[in-house]
Amino acid sequence: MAEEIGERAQHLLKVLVESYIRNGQPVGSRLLARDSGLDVSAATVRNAMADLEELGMVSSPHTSAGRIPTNKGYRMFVDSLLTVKPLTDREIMTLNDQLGGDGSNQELAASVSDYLAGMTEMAGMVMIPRTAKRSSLRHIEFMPLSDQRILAILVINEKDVQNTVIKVDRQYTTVELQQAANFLNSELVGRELFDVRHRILKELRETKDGMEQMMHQAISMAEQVFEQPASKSNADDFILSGQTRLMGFEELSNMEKLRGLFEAFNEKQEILQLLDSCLGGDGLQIFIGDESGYGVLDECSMVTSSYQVDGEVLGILGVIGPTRMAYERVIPIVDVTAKMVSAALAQSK
Amino acid sequence: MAEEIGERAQHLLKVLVESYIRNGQPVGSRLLARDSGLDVSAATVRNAMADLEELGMVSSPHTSAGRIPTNKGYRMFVDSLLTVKPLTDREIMTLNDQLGGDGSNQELAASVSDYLAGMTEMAGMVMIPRTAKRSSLRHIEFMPLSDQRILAILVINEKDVQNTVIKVDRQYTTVELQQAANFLNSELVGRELFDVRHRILKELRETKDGMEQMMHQAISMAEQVFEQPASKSNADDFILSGQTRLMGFEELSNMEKLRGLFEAFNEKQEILQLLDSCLGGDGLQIFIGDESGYGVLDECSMVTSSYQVDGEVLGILGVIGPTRMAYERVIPIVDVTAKMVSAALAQSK
DNA sequence: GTTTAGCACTCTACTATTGCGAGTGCTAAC
DNA sequence: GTTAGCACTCGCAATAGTAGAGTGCTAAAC
Repeated sequence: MAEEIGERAQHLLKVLVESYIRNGQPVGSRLLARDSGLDVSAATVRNAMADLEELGMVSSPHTSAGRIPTNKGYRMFVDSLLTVKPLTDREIMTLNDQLGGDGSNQELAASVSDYLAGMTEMAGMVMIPRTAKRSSLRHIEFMPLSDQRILAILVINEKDVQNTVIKVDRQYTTVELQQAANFLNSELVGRELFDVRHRILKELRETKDGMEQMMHQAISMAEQVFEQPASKSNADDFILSGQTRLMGFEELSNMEKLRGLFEAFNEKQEILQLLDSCLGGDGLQIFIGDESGYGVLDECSMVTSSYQVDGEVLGILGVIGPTRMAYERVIPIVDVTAKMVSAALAQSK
Repeated sequence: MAEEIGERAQHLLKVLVESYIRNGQPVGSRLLARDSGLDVSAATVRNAMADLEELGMVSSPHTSAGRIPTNKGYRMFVDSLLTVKPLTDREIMTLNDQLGGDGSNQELAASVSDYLAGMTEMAGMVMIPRTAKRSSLRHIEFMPLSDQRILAILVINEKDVQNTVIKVDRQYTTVELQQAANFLNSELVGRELFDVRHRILKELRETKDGMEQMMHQAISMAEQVFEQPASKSNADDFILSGQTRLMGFEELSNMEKLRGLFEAFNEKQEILQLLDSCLGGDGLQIFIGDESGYGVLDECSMVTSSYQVDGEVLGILGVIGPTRMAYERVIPIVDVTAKMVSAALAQSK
């Protein structure tokens, strides 16, 4: 079980995976012996294959087909055998162009997602977690709607706007709301959303005893606004593009599975959870096949990376594609993209 | 060509289409003779089929399969042969529950789309055209962003909010923006967007000679805000749900076509154009197969209806599914839904 | 003239059957 | 430890045969 894998076996595994990724065909011993560059016979390769199979690195679809990598085999491949293929200057420039705009974070995310999808010819995704710490409040504003509903408008981070409808106990006049907003602005503008949510409002409330009625009410409103895990804003912070490209891969031609996958994309919920779990481990992460624990990603792999400013993780981006993907190309693409998004964000701060 | 179709042939066509919709199998003469209820032999039916085939109403996949309806056959079926199956009270109540909420139009549309998708087990869609006349402006507000960019917030129709970023020639202070907003609010609040866009701003500008500099600038800003056919707000007014259900239909199991269809869903552009063209003809409309002129809808039909208040068309809703769909059920669903949405909107006005 | 029965014909879908090629695992020799 | 040789297995493609469904046509019946 815990046996070591010989150097030659490792090399053979590497060549096998590369060949399989390229051609999508099970790799036989003869071909592998020739392509490996080693001066060994097919029979020797067969022995090595038998060992690798015992270790669960490869398997044969049937008796007389060659071997294909298992998920474990892919894992070993990406962990220690892979030689990545750096991006060309041209490719990096294209990315730079995409990042140039001065749109909102939403637009930036959409553009990055497109880039990832385009470069890898798979599906690209970008997540901007709602809990991002670097978001600071720039302005808050209330507007009366009909009945006892109030529209709250948050401007966050120079660029992003978020609307929330809250319900209150009575009707308020425009002037009252103006006062409430003034009060909240004076207390909250410039603060980070995370702090507002978790600390500041509580502090305010605790010192409320000596406060006017109005301020008290203002705090109640703010609590409603910031507490909402509003499904809407939740949905907006995950951008996926190029999903349809996944329909082109034979390994995903099973309609049942494909449908499950697309439903997961629509729900977003599961995928978001998975990405959330990436927020901790910084840098590049790879989920191969069902490693993620989500059945719908059975035949898929995800390559993700966090992007960050000043060492603080702001979000996750990456791609989804078939397990049999060109990792040596996809990995640097995701990696460089994450780094450049980080840089772009740091600059526009 | 312009030959009349005999009564019996019509009846046979009706039974044939119904049978094919139910079973998805080509219908042979023997079966058709039995199911038609007529007291005729299979041979007679065969003669009638030969006539219908000549008229382009049916065709056979191959020599020894039965007949299936052509698009023209479906067209005749839905136009003059169909007997619709009214909704049960229970089904109507479900719809009523969905409409009960007091959310924004976006939320209402999403919920209606879900309902349509759920009831028909196909894809549901709801369009709220940007040009809807009944939208009246409730409030406008400016907020300075970095550089020379300004965030404009429009509150429309009690419920909906729209954000637009505009660029201006210099930096403005919060106070200046407040003044501009005040001016615009006094002039524009309560007006319909359509009027604002097409008339009022022009009138204001024409009488501007005697105006302050500030008002002049305010009008310029407003023009930017209202003129934008902003791709973003454009995308938001079309809601589609249950697309993945379409993957379950055999007639759409061709991956190429399916992919094309889903790409069209993502682009939205083509579909929106098509729906736009429904805005004119009021009431229920049906596109069968490629009648729409859009290749991606080849094997699909769309059943749509406009919804309206006080005789004014506000938008389009409907479903998309395979050409072989249960029209007698789908049509009343779409029809009733449109009527009830109309009623709900009239009520919440 | 319309309707019907009869019949030869066509085409698909299903089921063996076969042969080929690829690749394996094992054994024995190097 | 490595290699060559060899029997064996399996999938795949081609072929052929069969059964079933349904047609078109013709000639007779109404």
